[in-house]
Amino acid sequence: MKGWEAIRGDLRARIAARHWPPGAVLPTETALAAEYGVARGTVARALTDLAANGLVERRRRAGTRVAQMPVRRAVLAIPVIRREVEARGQVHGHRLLDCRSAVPPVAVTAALDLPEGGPLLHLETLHLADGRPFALEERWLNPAALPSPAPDFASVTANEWLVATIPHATGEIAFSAAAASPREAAALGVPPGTAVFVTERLTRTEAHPVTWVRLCHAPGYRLATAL
Amino acid sequence: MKGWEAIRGDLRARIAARHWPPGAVLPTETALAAEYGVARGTVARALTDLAANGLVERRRRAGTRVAQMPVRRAVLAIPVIRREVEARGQVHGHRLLDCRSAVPPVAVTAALDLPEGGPLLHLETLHLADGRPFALEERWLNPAALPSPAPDFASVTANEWLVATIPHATGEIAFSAAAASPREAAALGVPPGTAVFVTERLTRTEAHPVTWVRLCHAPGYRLATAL
DNA sequence: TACCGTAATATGACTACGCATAATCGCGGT
DNA sequence: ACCGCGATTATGCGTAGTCATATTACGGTA
Repeated sequence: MKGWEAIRGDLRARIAARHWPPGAVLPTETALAAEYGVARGTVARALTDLAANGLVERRRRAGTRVAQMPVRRAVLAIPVIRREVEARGQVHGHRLLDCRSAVPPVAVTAALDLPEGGPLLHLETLHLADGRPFALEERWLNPAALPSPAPDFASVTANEWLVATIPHATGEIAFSAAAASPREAAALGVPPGTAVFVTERLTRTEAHPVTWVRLCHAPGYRLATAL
Repeated sequence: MKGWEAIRGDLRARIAARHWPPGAVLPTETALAAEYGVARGTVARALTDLAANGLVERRRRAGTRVAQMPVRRAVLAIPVIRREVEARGQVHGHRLLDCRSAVPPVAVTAALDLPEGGPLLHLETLHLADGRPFALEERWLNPAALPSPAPDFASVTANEWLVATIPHATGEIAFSAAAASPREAAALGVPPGTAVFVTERLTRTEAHPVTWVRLCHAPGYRLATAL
Protein backbone atom coordinates (compact mmCIF):
# COMPACT_ATOMS: atom_id res chain seq x y z
CA MET A 1 0.00 0.00 0.00
CA LYS A 2 1.12 3.56 -0.49
CA GLY A 3 -0.03 7.13 -0.42
CA TRP A 4 -2.27 8.66 2.18
CA GLU A 5 -3.72 5.28 3.13
CA ALA A 6 -0.26 4.03 4.04
CA ILE A 7 0.22 7.04 6.27
CA ARG A 8 -3.16 6.45 7.86
CA GLY A 9 -2.16 2.86 8.49
CA ASP A 10 1.14 3.81 10.03
CA LEU A 11 -0.49 6.38 12.29
CA ARG A 12 -3.07 3.79 13.32
CA ALA A 13 -0.35 1.33 14.18
CA ARG A 14 1.58 3.86 16.20
CA ILE A 15 -1.54 4.84 18.10
CA ALA A 16 -2.41 1.21 18.77
CA ALA A 17 1.18 0.61 19.94
CA ARG A 18 0.72 3.54 22.35
CA HIS A 19 3.59 5.38 20.76
CA TRP A 20 1.23 8.24 21.39
CA PRO A 21 -0.85 7.25 24.41
CA PRO A 22 -4.50 8.27 24.68
CA GLY A 23 -4.80 11.97 25.30
CA ALA A 24 -1.39 12.76 23.86
CA VAL A 25 -1.02 15.44 21.25
CA LEU A 26 0.58 14.14 18.13
CA PRO A 27 2.95 16.11 15.93
CA THR A 28 1.62 18.86 13.70
CA GLU A 29 0.62 18.15 10.13
CA THR A 30 3.70 20.00 9.00
CA ALA A 31 6.00 17.90 11.16
CA LEU A 32 4.40 14.64 10.08
CA ALA A 33 4.55 15.73 6.45
CA ALA A 34 8.27 16.32 6.82
CA GLU A 35 8.69 12.96 8.54
CA TYR A 36 6.90 11.01 5.84
CA GLY A 37 8.33 13.16 3.08
CA VAL A 38 4.97 14.14 1.65
CA ALA A 39 2.94 17.33 1.34
CA ARG A 40 0.92 18.58 4.26
CA GLY A 41 -2.31 17.90 2.40
CA THR A 42 -1.55 14.21 2.24
CA VAL A 43 -1.01 13.92 5.98
CA ALA A 44 -4.12 16.03 6.50
CA ARG A 45 -6.17 13.53 4.50
CA ALA A 46 -4.96 10.68 6.67
CA LEU A 47 -5.62 12.59 9.89
CA THR A 48 -9.05 13.71 8.73
CA ASP A 49 -9.93 10.12 8.03
CA LEU A 50 -8.74 9.00 11.46
CA ALA A 51 -10.77 11.79 13.02
CA ALA A 52 -13.83 10.70 11.07
CA ASN A 53 -13.38 7.25 12.56
CA GLY A 54 -13.17 8.69 16.04
CA LEU A 55 -9.58 7.59 16.64
CA VAL A 56 -8.25 11.09 17.09
CA GLU A 57 -9.77 14.45 17.86
CA ARG A 58 -8.71 17.55 15.99
CA ARG A 59 -9.20 21.15 16.96
CA ARG A 60 -7.79 24.22 15.35
CA ARG A 61 -4.74 25.55 16.99
CA ALA A 62 -4.98 22.88 19.68
CA GLY A 63 -3.65 20.19 17.39
CA THR A 64 -4.51 16.55 16.95
CA ARG A 65 -4.77 14.30 19.98
CA VAL A 66 -5.48 10.63 20.47
CA ALA A 67 -9.05 10.08 21.63
CA GLN A 68 -9.34 9.10 25.29
CA MET A 69 -12.48 7.04 25.23
CA PRO A 70 -13.22 6.41 21.66
CA VAL A 71 -16.91 5.85 21.10
CA ARG A 72 -16.85 2.91 18.81
CA ARG A 73 -18.74 3.42 15.61
CA ALA A 74 -20.14 0.42 13.87
CA VAL A 75 -21.20 1.04 10.31
CA LEU A 76 -24.13 -1.14 9.43
CA ALA A 77 -24.95 -1.69 5.81
CA ILE A 78 -28.70 -1.89 5.44
CA PRO A 79 -29.24 -3.59 2.12
CA VAL A 80 -32.42 -4.40 0.34
CA ILE A 81 -33.74 -7.70 1.69
CA ARG A 82 -33.22 -9.56 -1.57
CA ARG A 83 -29.54 -8.61 -1.48
CA GLU A 84 -29.32 -9.75 2.09
CA VAL A 85 -30.76 -13.15 1.27
CA GLU A 86 -28.65 -13.54 -1.83
CA ALA A 87 -25.54 -12.62 0.14
CA ARG A 88 -26.24 -15.72 2.23
CA GLY A 89 -26.23 -17.78 -0.93
CA GLN A 90 -29.96 -18.35 -0.85
CA VAL A 91 -32.74 -17.62 -3.30
CA HIS A 92 -35.04 -14.76 -2.44
CA GLY A 93 -38.77 -14.91 -2.90
CA HIS A 94 -41.71 -12.97 -1.53
CA ARG A 95 -45.45 -13.25 -1.12
CA LEU A 96 -47.75 -10.28 -0.84
CA LEU A 97 -50.13 -11.15 1.97
CA ASP A 98 -52.07 -7.94 2.13
CA CYS A 99 -52.33 -4.75 0.12
CA ARG A 100 -55.11 -2.26 0.78
CA SER A 101 -55.87 1.20 1.96
CA ALA A 102 -56.59 1.44 5.65
CA VAL A 103 -56.36 3.73 8.65
CA PRO A 104 -53.12 3.02 10.52
CA PRO A 105 -52.65 2.90 14.28
CA VAL A 106 -51.91 6.21 15.95
CA ALA A 107 -48.33 5.16 16.63
CA VAL A 108 -47.72 5.00 12.90
CA THR A 109 -49.36 8.31 11.98
CA ALA A 110 -47.51 9.96 14.84
CA ALA A 111 -44.18 8.54 13.77
CA LEU A 112 -44.80 9.66 10.21
CA ASP A 113 -45.96 13.07 11.42
CA LEU A 114 -49.23 12.73 9.54
CA PRO A 115 -52.72 13.80 10.64
CA GLU A 116 -54.65 11.11 12.42
CA GLY A 117 -57.38 9.26 10.56
CA GLY A 118 -56.02 9.62 7.05
CA PRO A 119 -55.88 6.33 5.19
CA LEU A 120 -52.51 4.93 4.16
CA LEU A 121 -51.58 2.04 1.94
CA HIS A 122 -50.97 -1.04 4.03
CA LEU A 123 -48.72 -3.82 2.74
CA GLU A 124 -47.83 -7.09 4.32
CA THR A 125 -45.11 -9.10 2.64
CA LEU A 126 -43.49 -12.34 3.59
CA HIS A 127 -39.88 -12.62 2.46
CA LEU A 128 -38.56 -16.08 1.71
CA ALA A 129 -35.05 -17.47 1.63
CA ASP A 130 -34.82 -20.73 -0.28
CA GLY A 131 -38.58 -20.95 0.07
CA ARG A 132 -38.55 -20.74 3.85
CA PRO A 133 -39.82 -17.73 5.78
CA PHE A 134 -37.11 -15.13 6.27
CA ALA A 135 -38.88 -12.02 7.45
CA LEU A 136 -42.36 -10.60 7.71
CA GLU A 137 -42.66 -7.03 6.51
CA GLU A 138 -45.47 -4.78 7.59
CA ARG A 139 -45.47 -1.44 5.81
CA TRP A 140 -47.55 1.70 5.75
CA LEU A 141 -47.06 3.89 2.70
CA ASN A 142 -48.05 7.52 2.38
CA PRO A 143 -50.04 7.74 -0.87
CA ALA A 144 -49.16 11.43 -1.18
CA ALA A 145 -45.50 10.50 -1.55
CA LEU A 146 -46.08 7.94 -4.28
CA PRO A 147 -46.17 8.61 -7.97
CA SER A 148 -49.32 7.27 -9.55
CA PRO A 149 -50.11 4.72 -10.63
CA ALA A 150 -48.70 2.68 -7.82
CA PRO A 151 -46.73 -0.28 -9.07
CA ASP A 152 -47.68 -3.92 -8.70
CA PHE A 153 -46.23 -4.81 -5.33
CA ALA A 154 -46.89 -8.47 -5.97
CA SER A 155 -44.08 -8.57 -8.51
CA VAL A 156 -41.68 -5.98 -7.06
CA THR A 157 -41.19 -5.68 -3.32
CA ALA A 158 -42.06 -2.28 -1.93
CA ASN A 159 -38.60 -2.28 -0.47
CA GLU A 160 -36.85 -2.42 -3.81
CA TRP A 161 -39.38 -0.27 -5.60
CA LEU A 162 -38.86 2.49 -3.06
CA VAL A 163 -35.07 2.53 -3.13
CA ALA A 164 -35.25 2.62 -6.90
CA THR A 165 -37.95 5.27 -7.09
CA ILE A 166 -37.30 7.47 -4.08
CA PRO A 167 -33.69 6.60 -3.57
CA HIS A 168 -32.36 9.43 -1.57
CA ALA A 169 -34.42 9.80 1.51
CA THR A 170 -33.53 10.19 5.15
CA GLY A 171 -35.01 8.42 8.10
CA GLU A 172 -34.44 6.50 11.26
CA ILE A 173 -33.90 2.87 12.00
CA ALA A 174 -34.28 0.98 15.25
CA PHE A 175 -33.64 -2.59 16.30
CA SER A 176 -35.25 -4.46 19.13
CA ALA A 177 -36.35 -7.88 20.28
CA ALA A 178 -39.97 -8.88 20.68
CA ALA A 179 -42.17 -11.89 21.17
CA ALA A 180 -43.82 -12.94 17.93
CA SER A 181 -47.52 -12.10 17.83
CA PRO A 182 -49.83 -14.95 16.78
CA ARG A 183 -50.12 -13.47 13.30
CA GLU A 184 -46.36 -13.03 12.94
CA ALA A 185 -45.70 -16.48 14.35
CA ALA A 186 -48.10 -18.04 11.88
CA ALA A 187 -46.55 -16.23 8.93
CA LEU A 188 -43.03 -17.17 9.96
CA GLY A 189 -43.99 -20.71 10.90
CA VAL A 190 -42.80 -20.55 14.49
CA PRO A 191 -44.59 -20.95 17.83
CA PRO A 192 -46.29 -17.77 19.07
CA GLY A 193 -44.17 -15.89 21.56
CA THR A 194 -40.89 -16.90 19.93
CA ALA A 195 -38.23 -14.23 20.31
CA VAL A 196 -37.87 -12.39 17.00
CA PHE A 197 -35.51 -9.68 15.87
CA VAL A 198 -37.42 -6.57 14.85
CA THR A 199 -36.25 -3.77 12.58
CA GLU A 200 -38.36 -0.63 12.45
CA ARG A 201 -37.63 1.95 9.83
CA LEU A 202 -39.01 5.38 9.09
CA THR A 203 -38.39 7.06 5.77
CA ARG A 204 -39.12 10.54 4.53
CA THR A 205 -38.09 12.85 1.76
CA GLU A 206 -37.82 16.59 2.08
CA ALA A 207 -41.35 16.93 0.80
CA HIS A 208 -43.25 14.09 2.48
CA PRO A 209 -43.08 11.36 5.04
CA VAL A 210 -42.91 8.24 2.93
CA THR A 211 -43.17 4.99 4.81
CA TRP A 212 -43.05 3.16 8.10
CA VAL A 213 -41.88 -0.46 8.10
CA ARG A 214 -41.64 -3.14 10.70
CA LEU A 215 -39.56 -6.13 9.76
CA CYS A 216 -39.94 -9.22 11.87
CA HIS A 217 -37.05 -11.58 11.23
CA ALA A 218 -37.22 -15.32 11.55
CA PRO A 219 -35.31 -16.80 14.52
CA GLY A 220 -31.60 -17.18 13.95
CA TYR A 221 -31.27 -13.77 12.32
CA ARG A 222 -28.11 -11.90 13.28
CA LEU A 223 -27.10 -8.42 12.35
CA ALA A 224 -23.31 -8.43 12.37
CA THR A 225 -20.55 -6.06 11.43
CA ALA A 226 -16.91 -5.33 12.05
CA LEU A 227 -15.97 -2.43 14.26
CA MET B 1 -23.35 27.18 4.16
CA LYS B 2 -20.57 27.50 1.69
CA GLY B 3 -17.58 25.73 0.25
CA TRP B 4 -17.44 22.09 -0.66
CA GLU B 5 -20.28 21.24 1.69
CA ALA B 6 -22.56 23.63 -0.15
CA ILE B 7 -21.69 21.91 -3.38
CA ARG B 8 -22.34 18.54 -1.82
CA GLY B 9 -25.69 19.80 -0.61
CA ASP B 10 -26.63 21.15 -4.01
CA LEU B 11 -25.64 17.93 -5.71
CA ARG B 12 -27.65 15.98 -3.14
CA ALA B 13 -30.67 18.14 -3.78
CA ARG B 14 -30.39 17.77 -7.54
CA ILE B 15 -30.06 14.03 -7.21
CA ALA B 16 -33.02 13.86 -4.87
CA ALA B 17 -35.01 16.02 -7.30
CA ARG B 18 -34.13 13.52 -10.03
CA HIS B 19 -32.41 16.19 -12.05
CA TRP B 20 -30.08 13.29 -12.64
CA PRO B 21 -32.16 10.13 -12.33
CA PRO B 22 -30.67 6.98 -10.84
CA GLY B 23 -28.17 5.45 -13.19
CA ALA B 24 -27.48 8.70 -15.03
CA VAL B 25 -23.93 9.91 -15.36
CA LEU B 26 -23.45 13.36 -14.03
CA PRO B 27 -21.18 15.99 -15.53
CA THR B 28 -17.44 15.64 -15.19
CA GLU B 29 -15.62 17.18 -12.27
CA THR B 30 -14.21 19.76 -14.65
CA ALA B 31 -17.66 20.72 -15.93
CA LEU B 32 -19.13 20.95 -12.45
CA ALA B 33 -16.15 22.97 -11.29
CA ALA B 34 -16.78 25.44 -14.09
CA GLU B 35 -20.49 25.54 -13.28
CA TYR B 36 -19.94 26.27 -9.60
CA GLY B 37 -16.96 28.50 -10.30
CA VAL B 38 -14.60 26.56 -8.05
CA ALA B 39 -11.50 24.43 -8.52
CA ARG B 40 -11.80 20.83 -9.58
CA GLY B 41 -10.46 19.64 -6.25
CA THR B 42 -13.39 21.22 -4.43
CA VAL B 43 -15.96 19.46 -6.56
CA ALA B 44 -13.95 16.26 -6.22
CA ARG B 45 -14.23 16.51 -2.46
CA ALA B 46 -17.97 16.84 -2.61
CA LEU B 47 -18.28 13.94 -5.03
CA THR B 48 -15.92 11.76 -3.01
CA ASP B 49 -18.05 12.38 0.05
CA LEU B 50 -21.24 11.51 -1.81
CA ALA B 51 -19.57 8.35 -3.05
CA ALA B 52 -18.49 7.46 0.48
CA ASN B 53 -22.13 7.73 1.51
CA GLY B 54 -23.18 5.48 -1.31
CA LEU B 55 -25.19 8.12 -3.15
CA VAL B 56 -23.12 7.99 -6.31
CA GLU B 57 -20.66 5.55 -7.78
CA ARG B 58 -17.42 6.74 -9.31
CA ARG B 59 -15.16 4.93 -11.70
CA ARG B 60 -12.18 6.23 -13.54
CA ARG B 61 -12.87 7.22 -17.06
CA ALA B 62 -16.47 6.04 -16.70
CA GLY B 63 -17.43 9.11 -14.72
CA THR B 64 -19.73 9.59 -11.76
CA ARG B 65 -23.19 8.12 -11.84
CA VAL B 66 -26.13 8.20 -9.49
CA ALA B 67 -26.37 4.94 -7.56
CA GLN B 68 -29.26 2.75 -8.64
CA MET B 69 -29.85 1.00 -5.37
CA PRO B 70 -27.96 2.80 -2.72
CA VAL B 71 -27.09 0.56 0.21
CA ARG B 72 -28.05 2.60 3.17
CA ARG B 73 -25.40 2.87 5.82
CA ALA B 74 -26.43 3.40 9.39
CA VAL B 75 -23.69 4.48 11.74
CA LEU B 76 -24.24 3.09 15.21
CA ALA B 77 -22.43 4.63 18.11
CA ILE B 78 -21.56 1.91 20.59
CA PRO B 79 -20.97 3.70 23.86
CA VAL B 80 -19.90 2.34 27.18
CA ILE B 81 -22.99 1.12 29.04
CA ARG B 82 -22.74 3.75 31.74
CA ARG B 83 -22.89 6.45 29.08
CA GLU B 84 -25.86 4.77 27.50
CA VAL B 85 -27.77 4.69 30.76
CA GLU B 86 -26.83 8.26 31.64
CA ALA B 87 -27.91 9.42 28.19
CA ARG B 88 -31.39 8.21 29.14
CA GLY B 89 -31.27 10.41 32.20
CA GLN B 90 -30.92 7.51 34.59
CA VAL B 91 -28.34 6.57 37.19
CA HIS B 92 -26.02 3.72 36.33
CA GLY B 93 -25.04 1.04 38.75
CA HIS B 94 -23.61 -2.42 38.49
CA ARG B 95 -23.24 -5.58 40.50
CA LEU B 96 -20.51 -8.10 39.93
CA LEU B 97 -22.24 -11.47 40.11
CA ASP B 98 -19.32 -13.68 39.26
CA CYS B 99 -15.58 -13.31 38.78
CA ARG B 100 -13.35 -16.33 38.53
CA SER B 101 -11.07 -18.26 36.26
CA ALA B 102 -12.82 -21.00 34.33
CA VAL B 103 -12.71 -22.97 31.10
CA PRO B 104 -15.04 -21.35 28.59
CA PRO B 105 -17.35 -23.13 26.16
CA VAL B 106 -15.83 -24.12 22.84
CA ALA B 107 -17.85 -21.47 21.03
CA VAL B 108 -16.01 -18.79 22.98
CA THR B 109 -12.50 -20.17 22.55
CA ALA B 110 -13.20 -20.68 18.86
CA ALA B 111 -14.48 -17.14 18.43
CA LEU B 112 -11.45 -15.79 20.25
CA ASP B 113 -9.17 -18.03 18.24
CA LEU B 114 -7.63 -19.48 21.40
CA PRO B 115 -6.60 -23.08 22.09
CA GLU B 116 -9.31 -25.14 23.67
CA GLY B 117 -9.13 -25.91 27.36
CA GLY B 118 -7.18 -22.87 28.46
CA PRO B 119 -8.80 -21.08 31.40
CA LEU B 120 -10.10 -17.54 30.91
CA LEU B 121 -11.36 -14.98 33.37
CA HIS B 122 -15.12 -15.15 33.56
CA LEU B 123 -17.11 -12.10 34.65
CA GLU B 124 -20.83 -11.72 35.09
CA THR B 125 -22.08 -8.23 35.70
CA LEU B 126 -25.59 -6.91 36.10
CA HIS B 127 -25.97 -3.34 34.90
CA LEU B 128 -28.62 -1.25 36.58
CA ALA B 129 -30.48 1.86 35.47
CA ASP B 130 -32.05 3.73 38.37
CA GLY B 131 -31.58 0.56 40.38
CA ARG B 132 -33.54 -1.63 38.00
CA PRO B 133 -31.92 -4.31 35.84
CA PHE B 134 -30.74 -2.90 32.52
CA ALA B 135 -28.52 -5.55 31.03
CA LEU B 136 -26.75 -8.72 32.01
CA GLU B 137 -23.17 -8.90 30.84
CA GLU B 138 -21.33 -12.17 30.50
CA ARG B 139 -17.69 -11.74 29.63
CA TRP B 140 -14.66 -13.93 29.03
CA LEU B 141 -11.33 -12.17 29.31
CA ASN B 142 -8.05 -13.44 27.95
CA PRO B 143 -5.59 -13.17 30.88
CA ALA B 144 -2.68 -12.97 28.43
CA ALA B 145 -4.03 -9.67 27.11
CA LEU B 146 -4.40 -8.10 30.54
CA PRO B 147 -1.77 -6.16 32.40
CA SER B 148 -1.26 -7.51 35.89
CA PRO B 149 -2.49 -7.04 38.44
CA ALA B 150 -6.02 -7.16 37.14
CA PRO B 151 -8.13 -4.32 38.46
CA ASP B 152 -11.02 -4.64 40.87
CA PHE B 153 -13.95 -5.27 38.57
CA ALA B 154 -16.35 -4.76 41.42
CA SER B 155 -15.64 -1.05 41.39
CA VAL B 156 -14.91 -0.43 37.69
CA THR B 157 -16.87 -2.26 35.04
CA ALA B 158 -14.74 -4.36 32.74
CA ASN B 159 -16.33 -2.45 29.91
CA GLU B 160 -14.95 0.91 30.97
CA TRP B 161 -11.67 -0.44 32.19
CA LEU B 162 -11.02 -2.00 28.82
CA VAL B 163 -11.79 1.06 26.70
CA ALA B 164 -9.55 3.08 28.94
CA THR B 165 -6.73 0.54 29.03
CA ILE B 166 -6.83 -1.08 25.61
CA PRO B 167 -8.55 1.67 23.70
CA HIS B 168 -7.74 0.96 20.11
CA ALA B 169 -8.75 -2.54 19.38
CA THR B 170 -10.69 -4.04 16.54
CA GLY B 171 -13.45 -6.58 16.66
CA GLU B 172 -16.87 -7.60 15.57
CA ILE B 173 -20.31 -6.91 16.93
CA ALA B 174 -23.53 -8.73 16.30
CA PHE B 175 -27.12 -8.19 17.38
CA SER B 176 -29.83 -10.76 17.69
CA ALA B 177 -32.95 -11.69 19.59
CA ALA B 178 -33.16 -14.62 21.96
CA ALA B 179 -35.34 -16.11 24.62
CA ALA B 180 -33.99 -15.38 28.09
CA SER B 181 -32.43 -18.41 29.75
CA PRO B 182 -33.60 -19.14 33.30
CA ARG B 183 -30.42 -17.62 34.67
CA GLU B 184 -30.71 -14.49 32.52
CA ALA B 185 -34.39 -14.17 33.31
CA ALA B 186 -33.71 -14.38 37.02
CA ALA B 187 -30.99 -11.76 36.88
CA LEU B 188 -33.12 -9.37 34.82
CA GLY B 189 -36.23 -10.05 36.83
CA VAL B 190 -38.40 -11.21 33.93
CA PRO B 191 -40.15 -14.49 33.20
CA PRO B 192 -37.92 -17.15 31.58
CA GLY B 193 -38.30 -17.22 27.81
CA THR B 194 -38.93 -13.49 27.53
CA ALA B 195 -37.61 -12.06 24.26
CA VAL B 196 -34.38 -10.20 24.98
CA PHE B 197 -32.11 -8.16 22.77
CA VAL B 198 -28.62 -9.64 22.66
CA THR B 199 -25.40 -7.91 21.74
CA GLU B 200 -22.33 -10.08 21.20
CA ARG B 201 -18.98 -8.46 20.86
CA LEU B 202 -15.53 -9.76 20.11
CA THR B 203 -12.46 -7.64 20.75
CA ARG B 204 -8.83 -8.17 19.86
CA THR B 205 -5.65 -6.17 19.58
CA GLU B 206 -2.94 -6.88 17.07
CA ALA B 207 -1.15 -8.98 19.65
CA HIS B 208 -3.93 -10.92 21.38
CA PRO B 209 -7.58 -11.75 21.35
CA VAL B 210 -8.91 -9.80 24.31
CA THR B 211 -12.49 -10.49 25.22
CA TRP B 212 -15.83 -11.97 24.25
CA VAL B 213 -18.98 -10.39 25.66
CA ARG B 214 -22.62 -11.23 25.54
CA LEU B 215 -24.96 -8.47 26.64
CA CYS B 216 -28.51 -9.44 27.38
CA HIS B 217 -30.69 -6.35 27.49
CA ALA B 218 -33.83 -6.00 29.54
CA PRO B 219 -37.09 -5.93 27.57
CA GLY B 220 -37.88 -2.56 26.04
CA TYR B 221 -34.35 -1.97 24.86
CA ARG B 222 -34.09 -0.35 21.44
CA LEU B 223 -31.01 0.36 19.41
CA ALA B 224 -31.87 3.37 17.28
CA THR B 225 -30.07 5.66 14.91
CA ALA B 226 -30.64 8.07 12.05
CA LEU B 227 -29.80 7.02 8.55
C1' DT C 1 -18.16 -8.32 -39.51
C1' DA C 2 -15.29 -9.40 -35.70
C1' DC C 3 -11.33 -8.38 -33.20
C1' DC C 4 -7.55 -5.91 -31.21
C1' DG C 5 -4.45 -2.19 -30.18
C1' DT C 6 -4.09 2.63 -29.33
C1' DA C 7 -5.51 7.20 -28.22
C1' DA C 8 -8.53 9.94 -25.57
C1' DT C 9 -10.45 11.05 -21.24
C1' DA C 10 -12.38 11.15 -16.39
C1' DT C 11 -11.21 10.22 -11.96
C1' DG C 12 -7.51 9.49 -8.17
C1' DA C 13 -3.71 11.12 -5.95
C1' DC C 14 -0.27 14.47 -4.76
C1' DT C 15 2.25 19.01 -4.44
C1' DA C 16 2.81 23.64 -3.12
C1' DC C 17 0.76 27.44 -2.36
C1' DG C 18 -2.36 31.07 0.18
C1' DC C 19 -5.99 32.74 3.18
C1' DA C 20 -9.47 31.92 7.04
C1' DT C 21 -10.54 30.63 11.60
C1' DA C 22 -10.20 29.38 16.12
C1' DA C 23 -7.56 28.46 20.21
C1' DT C 24 -3.98 29.08 22.90
C1' DC C 25 0.10 31.43 24.77
C1' DG C 26 2.27 35.00 26.68
C1' DC C 27 2.96 39.71 27.53
C1' DG C 28 1.71 43.70 29.99
C1' DG C 29 -1.09 46.20 33.05
C1' DT C 30 -3.65 46.46 37.22
C1' DA D 1 -1.62 37.05 41.68
C1' DC D 2 -5.01 37.92 38.34
C1' DC D 3 -7.04 39.42 34.18
C1' DG D 4 -7.48 40.90 29.34
C1' DC D 5 -5.97 41.47 24.80
C1' DG D 6 -3.12 40.82 20.95
C1' DA D 7 0.24 37.71 18.57
C1' DT D 8 1.06 33.22 17.39
C1' DT D 9 0.03 28.99 15.38
C1' DA D 10 -2.27 24.50 13.96
C1' DT D 11 -5.90 23.06 11.54
C1' DG D 12 -9.56 23.86 7.77
C1' DC D 13 -10.48 25.07 3.27
C1' DG D 14 -9.63 26.49 -1.34
C1' DT D 15 -6.80 27.02 -5.93
C1' DA D 16 -4.03 25.56 -9.66
C1' DG D 17 -1.39 22.51 -11.65
C1' DT D 18 0.99 17.65 -12.51
C1' DC D 19 1.26 12.89 -12.94
C1' DA D 20 -0.92 8.15 -12.66
C1' DT D 21 -4.35 4.82 -13.77
C1' DA D 22 -8.36 2.73 -15.32
C1' DT D 23 -11.60 2.39 -18.94
C1' DT D 24 -13.87 3.60 -22.87
C1' DA D 25 -14.19 4.74 -27.78
C1' DC D 26 -12.44 4.62 -32.08
C1' DG D 27 -10.13 3.16 -35.98
C1' DG D 28 -7.41 -0.12 -38.48
C1' DT D 29 -6.75 -4.88 -39.75
C1' DA D 30 -7.82 -9.65 -40.68
